[in-house]
Amino acid sequence: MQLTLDLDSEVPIYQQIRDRIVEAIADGDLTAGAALPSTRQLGVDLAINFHTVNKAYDLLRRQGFIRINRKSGAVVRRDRLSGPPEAGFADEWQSRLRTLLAEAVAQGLSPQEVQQRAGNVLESFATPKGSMT
Amino acid sequence: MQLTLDLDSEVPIYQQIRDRIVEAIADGDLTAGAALPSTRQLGVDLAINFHTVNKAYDLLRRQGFIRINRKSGAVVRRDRLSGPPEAGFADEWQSRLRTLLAEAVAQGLSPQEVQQRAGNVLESFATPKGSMT
DNA sequence: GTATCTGTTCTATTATTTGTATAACAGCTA
DNA sequence: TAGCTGTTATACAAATAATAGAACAGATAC
Repeated sequence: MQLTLDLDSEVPIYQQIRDRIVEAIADGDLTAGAALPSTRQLGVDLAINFHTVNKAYDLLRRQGFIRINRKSGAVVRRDRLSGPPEAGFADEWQSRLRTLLAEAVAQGLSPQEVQQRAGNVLESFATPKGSMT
Repeated sequence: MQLTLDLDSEVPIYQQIRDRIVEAIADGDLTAGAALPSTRQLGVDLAINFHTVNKAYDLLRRQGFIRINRKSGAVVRRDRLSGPPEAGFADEWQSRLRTLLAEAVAQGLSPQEVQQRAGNVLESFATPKGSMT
């Protein structure tokens, strides 16, 4: 959990934390059952208030990425590829995908270029950690 | 310019306007040189304040999608596929793409499924308006 | 048991963002 | 001239973001 933040970004801190953890799950750096740092500990590490971390964790919980027990703390709920997505997730997600891809096409990137970039990103997710020799 | 808004959405109104217009450009519904409605007129049509429309237009202008003259009003700056993107756009965009794709993969969608959906969206952009028979 | 760490909840404050509102000015056009 | 336009300024209410302090209860380590 290195997790670098950009305090000057327009993106809220709790959203950045949420995004980095989601990416870590997709990358395979965080697998099912992996424990996240406590909110207070991560707050100290990132030099931010633990309430902000708590907000990020609560968001991840509501979106189905982690489970939070008073006992074991925050734990990654499900490994990638090992179950169907949350109900109603796909539609809302594809709507956001459409907006994001439209932005690139409207800026002048060719659909081929966009598809290439998406493929590269997905490949980086599918590739296990230390498997490039 | 039908442009449907969801006033109950978490997404700010000015952001929704911006997103719909960007999608219209990618779809080919708005081509280079096309004039957008005046801020006051669109405000009336959408039953919102014209300052909110102005904020959306100003955002589109700063992001390079439109030009605004006191004379001709808001005009689409560049058609899709007809020029290089704004400087520094690709990097920041790919970062957001990575976050969005990670979300789908972490939710359990297979990379193949994700790539398929991205391909479908891009295909809908590449396909001219009334070309499905 | 005691101490510590944890998640959880509550209240509070400050700053920023969002959306609306009114007004005024300047330029273009019918 | 009258009307529409973009632009700018100010103001306000509501919501959001981030911080802060305090307290409670359950789990864990000594």
